[in-house]
Formats: sequence, C-alpha cells, structure tokens
Amino acid sequence: MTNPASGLKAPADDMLAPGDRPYAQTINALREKGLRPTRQRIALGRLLFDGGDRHVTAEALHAEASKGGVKVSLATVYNTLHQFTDAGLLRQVVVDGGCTYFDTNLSDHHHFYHVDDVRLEDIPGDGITVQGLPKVPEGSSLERVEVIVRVHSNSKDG
Amino acid sequence: MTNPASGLKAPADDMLAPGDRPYAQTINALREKGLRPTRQRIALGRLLFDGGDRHVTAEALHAEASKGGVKVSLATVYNTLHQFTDAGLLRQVVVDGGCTYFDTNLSDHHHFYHVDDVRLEDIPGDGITVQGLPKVPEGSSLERVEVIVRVHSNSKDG
DNA sequence: GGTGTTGTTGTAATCATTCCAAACAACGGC
DNA sequence: GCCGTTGTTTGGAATGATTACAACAACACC
Repeated sequence: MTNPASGLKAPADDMLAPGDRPYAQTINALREKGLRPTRQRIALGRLLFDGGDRHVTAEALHAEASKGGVKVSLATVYNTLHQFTDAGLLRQVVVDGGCTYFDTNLSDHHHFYHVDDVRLEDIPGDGITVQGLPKVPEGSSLERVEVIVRVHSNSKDG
Repeated sequence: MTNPASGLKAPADDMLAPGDRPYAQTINALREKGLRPTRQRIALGRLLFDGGDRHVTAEALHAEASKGGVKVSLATVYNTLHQFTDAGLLRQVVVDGGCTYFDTNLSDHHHFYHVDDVRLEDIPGDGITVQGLPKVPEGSSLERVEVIVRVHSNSKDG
C-alpha cells in the first residue's frame, strides 16, 4: 500500500454503527490535505479511491457520480480532480489530445494506451527501466519519465 | 538521412535557373505519396522539411506560413498535417492535452517535454532502450513505445 | 445566530480541432 | 490550350473538453 490516498478508503473502524458517520477516515484524509471535507469531495473521493486503481476522465467520473445518485456539477468534478492532483492524491496522464486522464495509482509505473478503445491500462510490475537517458538540458530539472506503450486491438470485428 | 520526407527538401539541382520551377523535387515527393502538389502543400512541405527536424503545432505552422506570405487557411494546415502524417512524412506526438505536435523526425527517438515552456525537444542519440516491458495484452498489437521525459525550467525569473 | 470565508453551481466563454458546402485549382484527354 | 472531372481549399459554423465567472450555499468562528 504505497498510495497516500489510501486514507480515503472506507473506514475499517468497526466501532461505527451502520449509517453513523461512516466516512471519518475520508474526512480526515481530506482535512490533512487542507481540503474541506464537503459532501461532493467525499463522494468523489470514495468513487476514486474505494476499490482498486483507476483511470478516469472528468466526464466519466461525473457520469458515474450522477448514476450513483451523487448530485455534483461537472465544474466541481473538474475542480476536485485538479485539487486532488495538486494535493498529491491523483496523477494526470496525457495520452491523447482528446481528454485528460487522472490516475489513482501514484506508484512509479507506466501505461499501455489502447488507441482503438481510447483506454488506459497500468503496466503491471514496476520492472521497467529506461536506459541511456541523457542528462536533462541545462537549466531544466526532471519531473518524471513517462513510458506509454501504444497498442491497437487486432479484433476481427473491428 | 533516414527521413523519407527528404525528397521534399529544396532541390540540389543547380541546373534550375533562379525563379524557374524550383520545386520539382517537392512536387515529385508529394505525387509519390498520392497527394496533388498544390501551392499550399508545397509551401507547407517546404516550411516543414527544409532545414532540420521540427516540432510544430497547426497554429504555429499557420502563423509561420502567414508571416512568410503564404496564403493558406488554418483548416488546410490541419488537413495537410494529417495527410502528411498518414503519408508517413510526419509523426504525431502527444504530450499535453492542450495541443497536438507534429514531428518531422521520423527516426526512432524520444522527447523531452519542457512543461513550463510548452516545448518539445528531441532526445539526442537513439541510445535509449526500455527494459522490462511486459508482453502487450491479449488481442493487442504494439504500435510504438513513447518515452517522454518531462522537465521543468529552473529559471530564477520564472 | 451573525458574518466572513470557502466551496459549489449553472452558464457563458475559450480554445483546439473538425465539419461542411461552395468556390477553386490540378489533371487528363482531346 | 480548353473542358469536364475530381481532388483541394476555404471561411464559417459546429463540436467537445475545459475554464472562467458571478451568484448562491455551506461552513467555521466568534
């Protein structure tokens, strides 16, 4: 568990009665990041961080929230995704001009990009190393090395 | 010279009188790709391929053409960049949701992305190897492995 | 409970890009 | 060289993701 956002997961606190403030951990995690634990942030945080690693777009998360009965505007979804990113709870991944993906997996890893399905997939195992990288140019400092493996689906029906 | 687009470079043909059809090579190169050698394509091709490797956006190329007295619409610049890409004369590089870059360097290489300047730079030397890549997922086939080294400028005045 | 601060919302604005139908230009045959 | 055919260009409208904004709501603190 290397994800600092794991504090947003559902509380393991079994002393909580069902229906009683079940998001204590979520609330604390948000507070620690200096984000007020609002209804919207809590709901989006739970969608993002309950369960495994995810790659979401703003539109997709908004749809998912709406479907789940969470009333939140698209503008707030964008705001929240950016705030979570700034707080280090999410990572932005760029693979395609069309839209921006946010990745809940913060560990050092890379991606398959399924060009035909417009879908992102973590590259399992952190065994990837990039050899032969030159020094970064004068006056620059390294932020991150991204490896994106672009793949096509070779389906017979495509 | 591994660039198939090199045929678009200015003719070395010194038998051409100045001002006389100086674009014979360009015209042939376009024809070979099944593209009618129009005034616009010739002009954009020369901007792109005369001189060293380049990374351009549609907007930037359009501005450059206009500045150089070439009358061409933005729509045509977009069309032409995509046609050149389909013809294998250009490569598209995605680093940022904001806009699409086209790279005249077709050799197997990677990029620095200067986040603060919104600028792309070839990584010199093709010595980069990526180790430990897993097989591509079932039903998928590899298109390309992209390595993007994201760097910030550590300027004192920024 | 009043009040200032922070967050949310709907809508308008922005920006890169694509779509479209009409005008235009290159080609091949004569 | 002229002409019809076909591919290309064009301006402007449409699109789609994202951001900006100003009004409204929730909260924190006294």
